Amino acid sequence: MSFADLGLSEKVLGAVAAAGYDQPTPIQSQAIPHVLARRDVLGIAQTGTGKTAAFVLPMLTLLETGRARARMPRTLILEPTRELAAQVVENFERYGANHNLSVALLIGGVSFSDQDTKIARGVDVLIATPGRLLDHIERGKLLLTGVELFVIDEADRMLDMGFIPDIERIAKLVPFTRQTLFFSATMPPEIQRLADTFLHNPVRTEVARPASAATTITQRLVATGADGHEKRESLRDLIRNSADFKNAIIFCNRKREVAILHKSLQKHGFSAGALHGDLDQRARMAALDKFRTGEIPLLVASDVAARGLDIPAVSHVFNYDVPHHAEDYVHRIGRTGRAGRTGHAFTLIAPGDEKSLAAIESLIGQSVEWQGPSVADLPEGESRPRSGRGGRSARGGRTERTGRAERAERSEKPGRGERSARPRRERSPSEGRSDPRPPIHEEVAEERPARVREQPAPRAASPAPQEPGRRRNPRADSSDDGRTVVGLGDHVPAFLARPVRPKSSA
DNA sequence: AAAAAAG
Repeated sequence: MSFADLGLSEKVLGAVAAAGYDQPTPIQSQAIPHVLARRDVLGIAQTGTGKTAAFVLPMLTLLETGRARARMPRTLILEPTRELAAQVVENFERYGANHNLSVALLIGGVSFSDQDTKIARGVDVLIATPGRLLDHIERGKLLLTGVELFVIDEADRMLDMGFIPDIERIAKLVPFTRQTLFFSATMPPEIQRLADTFLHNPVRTEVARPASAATTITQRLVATGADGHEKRESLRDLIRNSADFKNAIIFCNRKREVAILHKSLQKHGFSAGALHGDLDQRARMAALDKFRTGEIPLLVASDVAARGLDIPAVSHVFNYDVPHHAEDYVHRIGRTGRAGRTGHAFTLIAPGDEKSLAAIESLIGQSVEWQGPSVADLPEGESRPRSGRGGRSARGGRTERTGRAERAERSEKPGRGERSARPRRERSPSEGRSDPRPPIHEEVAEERPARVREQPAPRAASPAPQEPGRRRNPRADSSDDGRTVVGLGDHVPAFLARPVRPKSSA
């Protein structure tokens, strides 16, 4: 199966090939012909399965006929967050390179008038977050009566974020006769109800998660005190002592905590960026960009970064806070270990986190190993947040808490002192990187179709080894590591495929 | 309990 078999136009096929892809992912091969046949589609797919290209590519083909009218976009795509919306624009730019379509991005936090100027001229594709879209509509600057195709992406996340009433309002403004594509990672009853009202006789496509999705994410728990100083110290130790460290996203539960931790890390000489919803849009984009390009190896973030973002494969995820909702844990750690690569996820567990931890272990259907002693194993008094144990805090010191397992793991590594300057060094690819993998900016990104193989592979092997997608300049790389990644390579941990046990709500 | 999205 190749893209050429799906009925896409020459222009689209050209752009896809130029981007370095020839093999569609399952969701792409399933959905694209139906979209082209003007059917409604209900797509159940996680991010990273190639979902975005599954609607972008056929939309480009369909849009080749017809023309946009002023203030009446021809197609509308709704996304839950600004960053996701911006990513879809990037997809249109990449695959629409041979087209002359006008694409507008309507998100909050940026100039209203620039957006207005653009839609006044008429756009083929409107990509929006609900709030700003409704803002334009209420001001009478935008009509949805010309929308031929309507995409609702990440529906379950829209639900989580309370966008459903907005989505329903918007859907009423779009002609009944439009074509609708509806994507969601999960189908809770509320989402099913929504799908039933929005879709007309839809084709249902559900991507089978790769059977071979052996978990490539190493998950570990690390006991720490509840006190902020102590947690930050534990985190710094973790970063310094992480094996195979290249870059990391550090998740906090609160925006305030993101800011505090970000400052603290910088004070301690780490090169870090911050990302949360209270930062202005420019700062958000800048932080994400610097992290993507590898300019900054650490990104401290709220859950705005937990799902769907097209962030290059990261070697580590650190949960500075245990997420409130167990599903967030799965999304967070899913930022690493992508495309069959190895990833590491560490979660700091402080006294009081036991309940959240239990919920996570119940959701993923496995218990997570401790690195070092568990909170419960700590000697009396040590688990108290303010018990004054200087142990771990003492620089370079080692205490009971730095237990056997951890000690064993560390014994083969350079001492702490030697690595303490590591954060600054991460930026130089030539320094201390014996890692054979390509530089960060060439790491795999999600939401992309399978990549064309660069070098003629031996004819013998049945499915040609697919290299994970690269951000830019596919030709630059000749070091094929031989890893087989079929389709758009996003790794889905095996536990995701298992049904969730309904117990443990308590 | 929190974050996100409209300002």
